[in-house]
Amino acid sequence: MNIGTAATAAGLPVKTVRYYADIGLISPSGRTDAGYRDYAEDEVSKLIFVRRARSFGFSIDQARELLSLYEDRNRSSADVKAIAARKLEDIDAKMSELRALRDELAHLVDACRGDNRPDCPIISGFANARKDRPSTSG
Amino acid sequence: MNIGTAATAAGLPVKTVRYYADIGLISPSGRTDAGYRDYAEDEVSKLIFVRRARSFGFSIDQARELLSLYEDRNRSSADVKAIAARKLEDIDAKMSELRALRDELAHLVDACRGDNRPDCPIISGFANARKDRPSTSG
DNA sequence: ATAAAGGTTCCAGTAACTGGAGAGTCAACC
DNA sequence: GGTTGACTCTCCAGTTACTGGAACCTTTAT
Repeated sequence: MNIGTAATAAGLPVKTVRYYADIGLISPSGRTDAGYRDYAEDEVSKLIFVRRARSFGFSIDQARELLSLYEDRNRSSADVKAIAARKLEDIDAKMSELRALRDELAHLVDACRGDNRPDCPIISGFANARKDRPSTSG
Repeated sequence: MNIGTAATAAGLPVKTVRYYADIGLISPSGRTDAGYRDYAEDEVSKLIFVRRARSFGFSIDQARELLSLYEDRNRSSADVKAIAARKLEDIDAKMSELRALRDELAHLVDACRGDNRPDCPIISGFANARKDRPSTSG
């Protein structure tokens, strides 16, 4: 399929898909006679996966590492399992951070009456914000 | 408190905190005689909040909008509530995307035996990846 | 007094896109 | 078969959000 179709299917801008091909992250399986990039279903799945990973702050290099699980199907599965497990921890950490962010905002929405009364107690939502480690997962 | 203390408390690099001050996202309440930035607890809370927001792909401008809820305590709370509610939807969407990503990886970890058997069924994890909307929340 | 640690500004570089020019390709319609 | 319009190509410049480093100043500990 053409890049536009693949991009739409993956929920990414065409520009980004082309960029991912340029940097060798996800390359189309082939080209048409006219030189159009030709994407397979498989690659669309990878694009979706990368979009998700990226949208949670995983770097391109981390995404590449995650994708390598997919690519290097010949590496030992113990190896795969170890890498994936490590990433899972990263994701779980992100999960609880996201929940914290959500709670802060939910508190805000909840605490504000929605009428025109000013001085909405947002500050307490912030004040309750716990300090967590940054996601310097490498 | 000094920038280093604030940065550590917020889980951000000093450079980033300085950058946030430069672009007027979160400015320190004052300066010492020597010209050192002086941060209050309040600002550390904001830094934490922004760190979280950023780590989930919210742009600086979106973070600014979220912070404005905090800053503009005099705006009508109906207004505040509307903005926050919209952001909450964004976060909920991110939440389910993150869960999807997690599930894909968990499936992988689970399905791989952890022994040296190659050809770990990662592909199915990817193939199951559902297409979702990108987070073009604006 | 002096060294180490941490602060300042400024400027250049990086990561990951993003927009636009200029040109070729494809599907549809007259 | 010609034309229109949407889509694609490459290349290159610009943007966002940092990030590293130089050159210099301040604070703290010895």
